[in-house]
Amino acid sequence: MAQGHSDNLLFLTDEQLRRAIEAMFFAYRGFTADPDRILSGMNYGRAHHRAIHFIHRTPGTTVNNLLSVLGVTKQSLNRVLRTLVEDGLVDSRVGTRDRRERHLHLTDAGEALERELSDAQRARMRAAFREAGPAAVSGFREVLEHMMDPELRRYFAAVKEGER
Amino acid sequence: MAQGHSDNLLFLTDEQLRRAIEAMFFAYRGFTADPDRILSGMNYGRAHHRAIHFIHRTPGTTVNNLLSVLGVTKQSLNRVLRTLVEDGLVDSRVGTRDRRERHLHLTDAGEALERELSDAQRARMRAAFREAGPAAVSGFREVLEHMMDPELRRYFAAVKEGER
DNA sequence: CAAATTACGTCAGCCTTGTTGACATTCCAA
DNA sequence: TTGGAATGTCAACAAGGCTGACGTAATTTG
Repeated sequence: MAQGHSDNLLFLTDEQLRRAIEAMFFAYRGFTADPDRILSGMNYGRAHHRAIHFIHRTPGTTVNNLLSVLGVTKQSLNRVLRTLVEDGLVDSRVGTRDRRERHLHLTDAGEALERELSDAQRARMRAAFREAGPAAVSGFREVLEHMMDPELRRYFAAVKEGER
Repeated sequence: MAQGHSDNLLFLTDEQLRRAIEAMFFAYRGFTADPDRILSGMNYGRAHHRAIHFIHRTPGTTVNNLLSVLGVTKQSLNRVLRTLVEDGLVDSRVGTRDRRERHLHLTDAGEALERELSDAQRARMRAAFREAGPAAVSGFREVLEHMMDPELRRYFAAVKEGER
């Protein structure tokens, strides 16, 4: 069965793969365009968006957790978190079990911004999905998952399991 | 028929769309990981990779053309192009028809680096495609295309036409 | 032909977001 | 109890975006 796939994929030439690479590049630009527009002019950037997104997804997460998901250094993340805390979008609470840790939550204002960003991004995603059709959507998700680094893919799959 | 799609997509909840957003984020990290690794330590970054990629794709392209495809300012692109020309990876030739223009080509060394970067990126893409299967691949490309900004999508589609 | 426009390059300065290095605090285990 | 490991913060730097201003050459237009 895996062999059958390989056979079919002989028709994917290097040129077609290059096209797919460009499609990924252009699509990612579209993917980030709406949040970028919202954030520009309010002193925030993509890094803030990512932090806000993942704090929303896993409330109470620690800085270290966030670090490994975002794939940046703690110093880099810290700068972003500091401004978000200062501006009252994120609440950073000293851990009770381990007081070295900081547990992160979105404030009401943080949730509001998260929703604004997420609404815009989901709207584009939903439109693309609607135009492409349901079969395309599942293929899309399948390929994306296989393009991730194995470690991140495990994390991603783990979240999926947890949701059921 | 479009209505039929909409009906099916009612099952795509906001939560599922958020998952797709994360998948896109993680997958893009994988997508750029290999070229990033190759380029780190040789004074180049993603910006150089993009320039090299598109000069390879459209040899003889002008600075202005490249600008609109990459979506950056000329000052930003110029910094990148200058180092590439200085290092002998890109050749910048004064236009013959319009001598204000500079036509960009990869040198042999530039083509060699392009191949190295492209090989790595295509290998990952090919592996993901093989694991996901042919049906998933066409869905993937379909969705990506619909996620682009309309202008870029027209450009993308135009290249496709030109290739037949 | 003169003037406006276009294409490109460059300088200066700023912002975001990545990096390393140094350091304080807290916890845990020898 | 003390030394090491883990967590998080501060400082400084680099890459690569951005805007604004300007210069130069070539082309187009009135």
